[in-house]
Amino acid sequence: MLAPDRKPTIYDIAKLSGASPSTVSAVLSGKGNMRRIKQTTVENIRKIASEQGYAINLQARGLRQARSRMAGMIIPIHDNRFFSSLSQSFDLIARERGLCPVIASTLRDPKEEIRIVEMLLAYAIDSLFIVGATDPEALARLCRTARLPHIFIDLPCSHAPSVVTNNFNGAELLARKILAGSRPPGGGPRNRPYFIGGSLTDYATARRAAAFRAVAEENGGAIGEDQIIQCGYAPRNAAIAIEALCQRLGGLPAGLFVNSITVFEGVMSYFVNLPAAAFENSVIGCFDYDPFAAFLQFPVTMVRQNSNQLIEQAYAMLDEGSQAPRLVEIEPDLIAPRTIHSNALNNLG
Amino acid sequence: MLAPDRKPTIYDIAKLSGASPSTVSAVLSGKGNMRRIKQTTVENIRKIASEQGYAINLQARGLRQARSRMAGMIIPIHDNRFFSSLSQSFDLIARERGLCPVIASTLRDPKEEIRIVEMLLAYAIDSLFIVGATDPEALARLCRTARLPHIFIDLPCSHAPSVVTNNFNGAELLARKILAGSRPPGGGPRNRPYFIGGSLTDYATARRAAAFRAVAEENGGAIGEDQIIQCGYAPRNAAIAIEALCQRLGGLPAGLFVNSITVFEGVMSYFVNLPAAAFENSVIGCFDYDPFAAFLQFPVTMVRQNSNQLIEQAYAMLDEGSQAPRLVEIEPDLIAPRTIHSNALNNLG
DNA sequence: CTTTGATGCTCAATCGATTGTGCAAGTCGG
DNA sequence: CCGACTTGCACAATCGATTGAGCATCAAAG
Repeated sequence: MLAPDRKPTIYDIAKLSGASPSTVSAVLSGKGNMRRIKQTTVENIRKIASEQGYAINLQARGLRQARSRMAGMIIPIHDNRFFSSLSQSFDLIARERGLCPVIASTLRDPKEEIRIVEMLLAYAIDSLFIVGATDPEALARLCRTARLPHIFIDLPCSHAPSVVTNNFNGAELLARKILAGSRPPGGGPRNRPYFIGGSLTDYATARRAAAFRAVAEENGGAIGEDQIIQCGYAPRNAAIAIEALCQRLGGLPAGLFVNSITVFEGVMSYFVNLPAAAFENSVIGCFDYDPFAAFLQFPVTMVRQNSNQLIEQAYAMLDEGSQAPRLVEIEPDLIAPRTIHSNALNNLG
Repeated sequence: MLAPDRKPTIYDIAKLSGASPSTVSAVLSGKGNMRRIKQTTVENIRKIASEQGYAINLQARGLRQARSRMAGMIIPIHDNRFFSSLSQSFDLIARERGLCPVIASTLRDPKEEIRIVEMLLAYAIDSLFIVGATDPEALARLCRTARLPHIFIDLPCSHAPSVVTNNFNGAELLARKILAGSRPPGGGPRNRPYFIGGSLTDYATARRAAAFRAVAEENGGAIGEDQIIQCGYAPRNAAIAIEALCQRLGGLPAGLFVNSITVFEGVMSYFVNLPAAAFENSVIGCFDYDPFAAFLQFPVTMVRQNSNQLIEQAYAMLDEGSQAPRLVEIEPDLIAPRTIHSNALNNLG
């Protein structure tokens, strides 16, 4: 019998079956045919392996093969609807392919990003998806010198394959919804649309703001600098910014384009102090999705990024095998509001 | 020079520095003192290693040491506020400890649970957190025979260390809020509180329902079987169940204890069709948290599980090193509603 | 009877680190 | 000057699988 406290290896199975370790290895890794192992030998080895509860040591295999069958992904944070939904798709597809998913969060810290990628490299991961990188170039360099296939997601890198949401198109659709519902231009500043959240140095925010500006201009009148409020993503700062805006305008603007769900959370924490009537002449939209944000006391049109398609596309690009820079954009979905208010309107229509 | 397309190993560094591989290994893994390596040798090796861009091969180290420095966790799904928040804490603490976090989702499929744990075992993970297991006993058996330290989270196992939310206490607090605000017992069935969602065969649901029942009974009158509606967790089924209930009662019940955020989502999809007045005599609470659910048109008291404490406790239990069965309960937090309605009331108070 | 080719396996090197053991050189006390 | 330590390192086995090469055996072809 085996030492009772040690996991069986191919050597143990070899001894028990009378075959050599290389035969056992070939059988248990499914290469029986390639190595012309007799069917009865295969069955015998399989039987003994399963009796002994044999399980392969993937570190040993990985060492020999100089790969690990692990697929890596780094994301800014887990605790976020969009990113966790990317994680879900990434995880499922990885395991479908027999890979072990490894996801780590960077908290948007460039140094931490590098450290994490270095750790994943040390484990010899086979591929890396980089979501929402803060320093894409540095990461791309790291992966390139390690010959690690990598795809950027959500935030592109000009030196590697990238797949991102079509922020421009999504924002254009959302802006049109907002502009269509709000009062015509002219009159005071309250009659103008505002864009709130993020920073124009962010890729996604810049694209969305560009679309917002384009739609506003095609609807009459240029956009003033004050109409794009870059207050970052923190709910607290967003709350301060929206309060300042409403104070200045003497009420809500005719249209409000909220740039992310966390910004919207901050906006809401100010809105709860307003009377219901305050929202009557405002159209609000958010470039992000939360099922409950669709249940508020006023209608909110939302944009939902297609996380599953983003990941599927990224895997497809991995399969193509080229690390040539290119950018694929995935269309997001516009989610209609479904508050009582909106339903009432729909019933009238 | 080295072959340009191969990562340097300790053998390369050994050759370049004139030292032996074992010395290089000792230096680069920080064991220079234990092995009495001269300071100048240490510095020389460090310099050469960094010049050559040496990075350790963790699969090789793991093979030799029969461990991987990877920490595993399985969760039902990534795309969920509670679980992704557990992931966040798990990830950060793992990396603080120099471990590589590996998180995989099971979709609550018992077979998949087993397969995933077997995969993680094959990678020789050092520890495993098992969140929301569907078949705790089977998983515990698997881990025990592999001598893998493991902790159950959220859903306990009677044969292993477990850390769960104090569902009873949390539900008791929430039920009291609901019962305190609703009309006194007696009168029609609309005057009674209802519990909706989940299934009593679930550990958490059973504990919460028990607390609900206890509070209801201490507030007068026993609870009828129809007051605990086990409709599972799917929003769709919850929507059907709440509609049936409201039809039967001729309106909303005086108190509604919603057992999870997905159930609440289903409930909301029915509620949006009701006039605002429908909620006036109802007190609603939910055992789960979503920031936007707190912004609805009626006040909702929520319970938020303390995900960070759950994970910290689990790591602490790992450190203790014992696999003796025990159950630690973490108190959840009651989150006060913050709708316009509630603020208005607060302003009056 | 010899050659050829398939069949069915075994041998041994290898992946890159870790670690128990051993050994030379230098120091120190007596 | 001798033994006993200490210092500073090198040797070689080892972890568990993979894989190129090679070696019998046997049947069929010539």
